[in-house]
Amino acid sequence: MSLKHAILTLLETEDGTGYDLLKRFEDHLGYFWNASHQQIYAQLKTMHKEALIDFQLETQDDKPDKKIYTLTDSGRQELSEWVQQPLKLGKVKDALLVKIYAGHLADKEQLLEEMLHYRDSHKRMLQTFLAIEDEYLNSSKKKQQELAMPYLTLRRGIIGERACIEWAEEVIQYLRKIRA
Amino acid sequence: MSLKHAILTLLETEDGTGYDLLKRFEDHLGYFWNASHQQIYAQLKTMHKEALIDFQLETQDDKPDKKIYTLTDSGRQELSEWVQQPLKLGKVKDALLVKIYAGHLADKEQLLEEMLHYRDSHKRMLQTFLAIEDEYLNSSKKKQQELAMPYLTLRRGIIGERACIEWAEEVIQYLRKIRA
DNA sequence: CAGCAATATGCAATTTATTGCATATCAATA
DNA sequence: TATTGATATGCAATAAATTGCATATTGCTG
Repeated sequence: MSLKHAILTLLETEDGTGYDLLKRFEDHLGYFWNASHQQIYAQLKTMHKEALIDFQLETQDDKPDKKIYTLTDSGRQELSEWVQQPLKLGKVKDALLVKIYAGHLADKEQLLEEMLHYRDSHKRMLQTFLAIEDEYLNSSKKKQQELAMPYLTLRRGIIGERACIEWAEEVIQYLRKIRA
Repeated sequence: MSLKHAILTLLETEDGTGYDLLKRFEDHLGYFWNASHQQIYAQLKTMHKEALIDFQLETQDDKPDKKIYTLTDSGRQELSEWVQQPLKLGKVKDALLVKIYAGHLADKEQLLEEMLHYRDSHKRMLQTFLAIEDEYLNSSKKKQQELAMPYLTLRRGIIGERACIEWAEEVIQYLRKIRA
C-alpha cells in the first residue's frame, strides 16, 4: 500500500486538491508512480478517515467546490517512518517484454511498428526530462539544493529513458535484419 | 489482466505445473513479470475454466500429485491474438523513487545504506544476466535463432540493470558528497 | 532423528486497482 | 449556440493482488 505514501510525499511538498495531485502524478511523479483519479479520491477519503490528512473546504459560487488537503502531524509522522524503513523491491510488470518473449508468434512488421512507436515515445519523454533538467541546472544554487532529491529522481528518468531507447534500437535493428 | 498472457507465453514454450511456472517466473521472466504462487494457481484454475489450458493429472504414489498444464487451441489463439494487439503501456510503480523524492525527510546515512544495497543487488543481477548471455552466445547458431526473441528480453535486462547501477552510483556519490 | 528447504497445491479474507458511470462549471472554439 | 476540453468530485461493480493459513512428501543436514 504505497499510493498512500506517494500521496503523503506529494502533500508534504505542497497542499492540494485531489485533482492537483492527479496532475502532479501525471506531470512529475508520473515516471515512477501512477494513479487514476478514482484511486486518488478513494485513497484521500481513506486517509482522511485515518487522520493522516485534513482538508479545508473551499466553497466557490461560480466553480465547483474544492477540498484542499494538508498533512496532519500524524500523516507527517507516517511519512517519515515510511521513509526510514527499508522497502522490499516492487514487482516489475512489463507486458511489452512478455510480448517480445513470445515474439516468434507475432507478425514481425507489426512488432517493428510497435517498437518504433515505443522508441519514439521514450525519445519524447527523454526530451521532456532533459528540458526539466536544463531548467534545474539553470536555477539558483539555493533552489538546486532544495530540489536535490527530486532532481535525483529526474536523473533516474533520464538514465532509464536512455536505456529504453538503447534497447529499442537493438530490437529494431534485429527486426530489420531478419526482414532483409 | 496480463498474468494470463504471461502464463500462456510460458506454457507455449513448455508445458508445466503451477510450480514449474512459479520457478520460471522467478528464474526467467522474473525480471519483467512477477507472480506469487497463490496468484498462479488461482489464474490457472480460471484459465482452465475458460478452456485456454488443459492438464494431465499425474498421480504419483510417493510424491504429491501434479497437474501438468498444456495450451489448448483456444489458448494458443488467445495468445497469438494478444501478441498481435498493440498494448497500452503499463503503469510504473517504483517506491524507491518516491522515497528518494521525499528524501529530505530521511536519515541520509540510512538512505546511503539502502542505495548501496540496491546497487549491489543490481550488480549481482547483472552478473547473472551476463552469464546467461554468455551461454547464449556460445550456443549453436540454430539455438540462437530459436531463442532470438527471449534473448532480446535478456538484453533488456542487461541494459536495464546497467542503467540502475549507473543511477545508483550517482545517488551514492551525491549522498557521500553532502556527508563530507 | 529432528528440523528445515524444496516440491506441490490450494482456500479465504482483505486490500488495491480498474472499469464504467455520473455530475457540474467555465472557457474557448467552431 | 452547441460542443469540446479542462477543472473538480465521486460511487459501484468487478478484477487483480496480497496476506495469512493450510496440507503433504522427499531429501538433506546437524
